[in-house]
Amino acid sequence: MLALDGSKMELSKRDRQILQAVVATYIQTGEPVGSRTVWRRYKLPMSPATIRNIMADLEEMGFFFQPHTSAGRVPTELGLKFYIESLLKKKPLPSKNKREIKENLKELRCEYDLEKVLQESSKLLSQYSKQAGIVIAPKFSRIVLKQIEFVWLNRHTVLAVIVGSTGIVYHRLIPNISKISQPNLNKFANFLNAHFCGMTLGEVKKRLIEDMKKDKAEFDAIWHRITKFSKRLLEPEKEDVYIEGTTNILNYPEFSDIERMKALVKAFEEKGIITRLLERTMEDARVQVFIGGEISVEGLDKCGIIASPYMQGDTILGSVAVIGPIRMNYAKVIPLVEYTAQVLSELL
Amino acid sequence: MLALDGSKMELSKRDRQILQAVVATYIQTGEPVGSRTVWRRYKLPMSPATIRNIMADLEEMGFFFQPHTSAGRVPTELGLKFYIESLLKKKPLPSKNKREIKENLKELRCEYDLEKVLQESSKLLSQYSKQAGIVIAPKFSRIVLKQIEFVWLNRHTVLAVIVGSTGIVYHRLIPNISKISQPNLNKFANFLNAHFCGMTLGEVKKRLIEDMKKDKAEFDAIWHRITKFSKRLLEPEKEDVYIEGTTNILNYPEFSDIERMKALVKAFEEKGIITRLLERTMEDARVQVFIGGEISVEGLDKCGIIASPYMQGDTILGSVAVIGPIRMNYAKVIPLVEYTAQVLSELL
DNA sequence: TTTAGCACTCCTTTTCTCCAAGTGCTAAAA
DNA sequence: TTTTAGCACTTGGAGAAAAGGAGTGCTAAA
Repeated sequence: MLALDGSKMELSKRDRQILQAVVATYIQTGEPVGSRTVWRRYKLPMSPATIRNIMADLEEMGFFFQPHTSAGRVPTELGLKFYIESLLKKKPLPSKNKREIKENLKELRCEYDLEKVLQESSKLLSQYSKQAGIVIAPKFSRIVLKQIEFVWLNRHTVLAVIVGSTGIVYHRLIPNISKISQPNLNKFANFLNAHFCGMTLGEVKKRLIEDMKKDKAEFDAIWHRITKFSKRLLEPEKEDVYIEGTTNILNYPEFSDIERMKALVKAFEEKGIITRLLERTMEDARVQVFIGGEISVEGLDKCGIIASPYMQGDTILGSVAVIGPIRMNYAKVIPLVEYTAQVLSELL
Repeated sequence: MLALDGSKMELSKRDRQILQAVVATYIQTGEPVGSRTVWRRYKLPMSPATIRNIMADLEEMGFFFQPHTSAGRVPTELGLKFYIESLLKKKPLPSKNKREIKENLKELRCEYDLEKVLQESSKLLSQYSKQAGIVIAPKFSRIVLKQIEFVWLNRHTVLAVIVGSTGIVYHRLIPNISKISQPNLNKFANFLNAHFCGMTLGEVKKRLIEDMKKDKAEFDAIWHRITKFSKRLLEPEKEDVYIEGTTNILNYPEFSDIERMKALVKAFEEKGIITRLLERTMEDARVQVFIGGEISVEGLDKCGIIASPYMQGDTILGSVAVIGPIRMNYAKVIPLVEYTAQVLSELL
């Protein structure tokens, strides 16, 4: 974790002004920023020499670093973090964009599966941010059960259909099950629907196993056989993740190095990496920003991530995010991610 | 299409020998091949000068081209195609690999959804070929109907579950449906199961609409309301495609050019491109090879594709493929693709 | 018809030079 | 004491020039 608080106090108004100017310029240009440039762009009431001195001080404090002696300054991760947390003036998302996002998602929500909505969300995120948009589908165990049905497919296999209250539908094939009559299966389905509807699938799994242990008497041989497959039934499969617009990032010059580009593409190809990465953001119901080394994923070390969970009521279901170069336009993208998460939450 | 037949006749045995040697060397090294190199590697019973002359002839015929006057020769697409079709000695897949593929897929087939099998197939293809493995999921309309069920989710929405004979499961949310009682829905499901089981979903769709027109009398008001949603029910959604190992290709030096790499990654990101591309291969039940310009997809113009459909009985369901650099090891990869398609067909 | 020899071509790599941007330091000004 | 102007110095990058090497095509001899 980057320790900000210590240094924050020591910064004078002018220091912050220069920090702000340098970081903002760097975000725009992607190149080391010199004192003269800052002086010209911001028409600050001091000479380049003064700015140079301040920059040297800020470098000492760890906010900047110099690629080489005679180059301008590049903000360090600490510098960027401080900028994002203390100096950033967010630009609210234009209401035109807000409208587009809302209408787009609302329509899909009414017409189709939740999956379409999530996919479209990631597309919209990538389009508006011109970077990569990511949506993590609701975690299986956090889905609230709405309905469950069983169908025999053949002598050995039962198909279970689990419907979540968000409209998400899962199916599970349960093979090698000894014969249970369809009426009994229906009874079991009714039992589950009656007792567990409204709970999360995680709870259902736990409770189901507990209940069966407790009320052994009540559950006859048939129910017993069913336990075996209850576990399988509620086994989470791979978490789904929708990623769109990865190629947008490739256009930024910081990835025009072949090796770095390869590493980036690799990171995106293995979706598990992304899922695990965003799992972290699902603890806290606010927008979160990770940059560079904090991400600790090879290939993404020159990237920034803006992520926000989306919820159903009070429980966090999944997460939306934008990944871009570390010098992305946080002022614009943070509100975008925030709003998208909000709309998604409203639709659930 | 590349016209091979004309030139094929004119080639002497020695010409073919040189063609073979140059192409094989190029496939290994990826670099222009000179006369001396060929002479050394293959210990041919003639001098480099003779080889040079033959190479010049072959260049005239369009099999080679020279990046510049003082470089070796690179096979043209025509040259490669000729090599693949007439000179290639396929290396059968080692039986160890065969066993691994078969067992791996068989196990998943028994345990899980078809989707897992398809995904694993593409993983295996990519692993063994060290290139990108692709599997196109069965086309919705070609799936043979096994069973269909309906469940009311709420006042307005019906969930339809369609099970194909391959074990593939689809679900469709059908919104904005006027109230039909569950028993009537069940009647409808029974009707569908009784009449259409064993047909492909494409046929089912056609027949269903025809039948309803013909036997208007039989179908009362309820059935009529159902027609509306039958269409929606049998609407194919986006075709699924599994792509694995795209980053493998990036390691080949021919893609170390930044722009080319970007184009390649872009082509892979948009899965629709790949699907459309492989649709072509689903006409003919044999392994097919496309190279370079034939592919006519931006970004894939330096690539080769080896594709083979997989079938259920006599009908082609989908397609498996490997995409790699145009100079890939066709002798090894063709048998790999062939075998994977075969195993997949056996499992269906 | 084949082969050895050789001049020639053109790409690639390395080296060198030059230039611009930017710094840190020093001394003068406010 | 703080700020500013001036200046020498550093460094990476662009571009030119040079060196090196792989391979060709042609010619003349075998």
